[in-house]
Amino acid sequence: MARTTGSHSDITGPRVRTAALKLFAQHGFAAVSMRQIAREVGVQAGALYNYTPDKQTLLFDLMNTHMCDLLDARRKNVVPDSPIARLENFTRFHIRFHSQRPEEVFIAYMELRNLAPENFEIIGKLRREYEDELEAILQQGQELGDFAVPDTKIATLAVIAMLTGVNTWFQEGGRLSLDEVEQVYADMVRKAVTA
Amino acid sequence: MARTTGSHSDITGPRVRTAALKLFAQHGFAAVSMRQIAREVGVQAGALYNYTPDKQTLLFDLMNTHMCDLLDARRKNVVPDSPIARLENFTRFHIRFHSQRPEEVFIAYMELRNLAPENFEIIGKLRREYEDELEAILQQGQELGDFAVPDTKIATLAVIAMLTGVNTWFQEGGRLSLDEVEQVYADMVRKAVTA
DNA sequence: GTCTATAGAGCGATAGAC
DNA sequence: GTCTATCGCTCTATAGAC
Repeated sequence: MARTTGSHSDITGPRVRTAALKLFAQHGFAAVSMRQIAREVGVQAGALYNYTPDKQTLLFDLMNTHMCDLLDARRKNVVPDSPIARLENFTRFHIRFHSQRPEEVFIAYMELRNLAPENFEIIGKLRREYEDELEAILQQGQELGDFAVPDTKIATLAVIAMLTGVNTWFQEGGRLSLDEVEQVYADMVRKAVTA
Repeated sequence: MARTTGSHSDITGPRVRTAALKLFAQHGFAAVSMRQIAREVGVQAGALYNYTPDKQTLLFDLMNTHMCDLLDARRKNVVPDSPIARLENFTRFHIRFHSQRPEEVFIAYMELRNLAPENFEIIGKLRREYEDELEAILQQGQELGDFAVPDTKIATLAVIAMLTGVNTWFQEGGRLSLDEVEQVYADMVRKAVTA
């Protein structure tokens, strides 16, 4: 818990981020004070400013790290050739990745409006980069005649909204395993876009 | 704009709700102060307490009214017989209703965690009542062999997440008309759940 | 790197005059 | 029903001691 004094830079830094992540996800950015974060970490409020210039930057760093992690993981993913296989691969990747970090995902979707304009633009760009991954798959399938999608942009947003919705109810150890959930969604998504 | 004094109960009441709706949707419940709402209405902060006992109740009233409007509109809706027609009817109803009140929808989805526990329970119940409408359709179609849905509860949540996602990008007067958007989604939803 | 202390501002809600 | 004024509290961020 709380210590009186000392030097703990390498430990405290990650702890500040973890505490902020948890509290922002739980109560929302605007409802969480720097004092609450400090209490969770076990330091005084002033000490937080050794790790972030301000509260806004702390929020941005959490969201930015999350989006970069997402794009990195996607790039490391081995992608199959056929559109149908690529679509299932994307579906499973999205559900698995997002279900593993519910707090980051929740913040990334709920706190966009609390970003300063310049930060909002950066996060928006990263998000569009991710959406383009799916849209490229739908376009390929459309060209090859495997898919029947009148508007790839709308279909992209529809599929991502559906997949991200998993996070609102999925619990590890619940009625369905993660793999079963992936299967159910992979089937629905494939059927929704195939010819 | 601002007046000096007087009696305006019947005008001010709705104006308080409208102002709160707009500001909560724009900045989030926690980030909006009673003084901001009062400024938007054109009264002093203290006057707001003639129309709501506190800020929390103001939020709850907005969300509760929205959910009751939704269920009322659904009840007035004439529902066809066959599962496939009922599903298209639901899809179009959902998109049309929600696209007409983006602020209410945004608040109803984003501010759940800012509800007091007893209020949270009430709104959750109303939401489940609405979800049950769709689940009943999927169950009927499943029994008649029109649909192939391994888990009607999950399919329900998946479809609703997909449909509500329309609100994040749809703009009246944009590239697609509302009716075209309804058609695109009705096709995707039907294909996703049919056998 | 963390502490204590604090500046300067804003908050929700209430009291009492009109 | 609205105003002004205010209570008691919390907020972000900074300054300076250790």
